[in-house]
Amino acid sequence: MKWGELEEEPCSMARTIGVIGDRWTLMILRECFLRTRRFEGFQSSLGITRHLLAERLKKLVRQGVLRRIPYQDSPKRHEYILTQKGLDLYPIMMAIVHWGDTHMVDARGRPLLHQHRKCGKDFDPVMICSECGEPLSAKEVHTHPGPGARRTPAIAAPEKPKAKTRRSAA
Amino acid sequence: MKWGELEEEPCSMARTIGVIGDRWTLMILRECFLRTRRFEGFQSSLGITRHLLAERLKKLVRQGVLRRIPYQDSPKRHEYILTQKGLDLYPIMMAIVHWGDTHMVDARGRPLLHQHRKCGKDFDPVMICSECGEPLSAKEVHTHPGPGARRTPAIAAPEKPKAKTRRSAA
DNA sequence: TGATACAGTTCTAAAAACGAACTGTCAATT
DNA sequence: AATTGACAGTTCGTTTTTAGAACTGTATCA
Repeated sequence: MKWGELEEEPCSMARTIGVIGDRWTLMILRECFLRTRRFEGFQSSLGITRHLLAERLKKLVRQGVLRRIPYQDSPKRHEYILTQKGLDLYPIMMAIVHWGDTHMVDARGRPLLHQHRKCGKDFDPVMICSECGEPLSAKEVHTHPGPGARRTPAIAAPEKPKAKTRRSAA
Repeated sequence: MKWGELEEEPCSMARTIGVIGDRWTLMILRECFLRTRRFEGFQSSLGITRHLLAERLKKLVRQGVLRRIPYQDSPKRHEYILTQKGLDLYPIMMAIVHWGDTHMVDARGRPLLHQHRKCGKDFDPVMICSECGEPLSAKEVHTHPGPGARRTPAIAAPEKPKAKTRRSAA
């Protein structure tokens, strides 16, 4: 499996990772959600090399996650703003931040709080089941192949022909 | 900003990305949630090089995301299972898969469906506010510095002392 | 005139990933 | 007894990516 092919894998996770699954892309996206729009803005707040930044922005535009919009004419200048497809990445970002808040903070506590405008309170994101509204956890979920499946959802998973599981289950 | 330093950034997103923010790590984690536990299992279903796999697994263990547990003695063999910290990554995984299901599927539809054992139905994950229970979207959220903040949540913003770096000096 | 802001591009060195082969233990075959 | 195969890595030479720094080019400001 090469990275260029990731987008075509029959796995929504692999495809998504093909788009946003590298460190800088994720950091760039974080900046987008913090309202950064311009090349210099990304560059100076992230410290990313200009070369990579240009490349990543291009890719994100190609993928329809960002839109490149002119904001002045004289020297042509553009800003990068999230499309709806990009905005839809929000749950991913929030989930990442929340895991960091839970498992990676130092003694000082979380660096950033999130306030929900609607209810006015600082909140944590909670993931629930769309059908019954209960919070989700890995163990309560069973996966099964959907219409776009190929063999396993996975990549290859070669069949073990006989599986004589060594010296047994004790 | 070098990658080794990412974990110390005053930003939960950067820290999390330092742990799980590369393509193979994410794919390995996906396998974990699909119940893969052993080296060969990861290797053959992902097609990752053995070298990288070994490295990533070690890192995940160091970070407390996986635990390495012996399952036989003769030749020492271990399996890798998710710790609670690892299981807590579930919302991230689900968010990623869901975005892929929404924006990256081909005509055949989604490769994998998720059934909630509790209610028995195939579901989508929905992210809500822990305080009021309403679904979240980027625009309804306001961020502000928390106790662990440093200036911006952001990274560094290198000091430009006077910077006559460019085209002159000639 | 000269400096600065902005958005890139180009180039070389360093780091990471790939690919394939190799090591070593043990179980089951031949 | 020797061979094969499963399993879990490690080693090493090659290719690909990234880092880091400088350069290009337009236009405004002082």
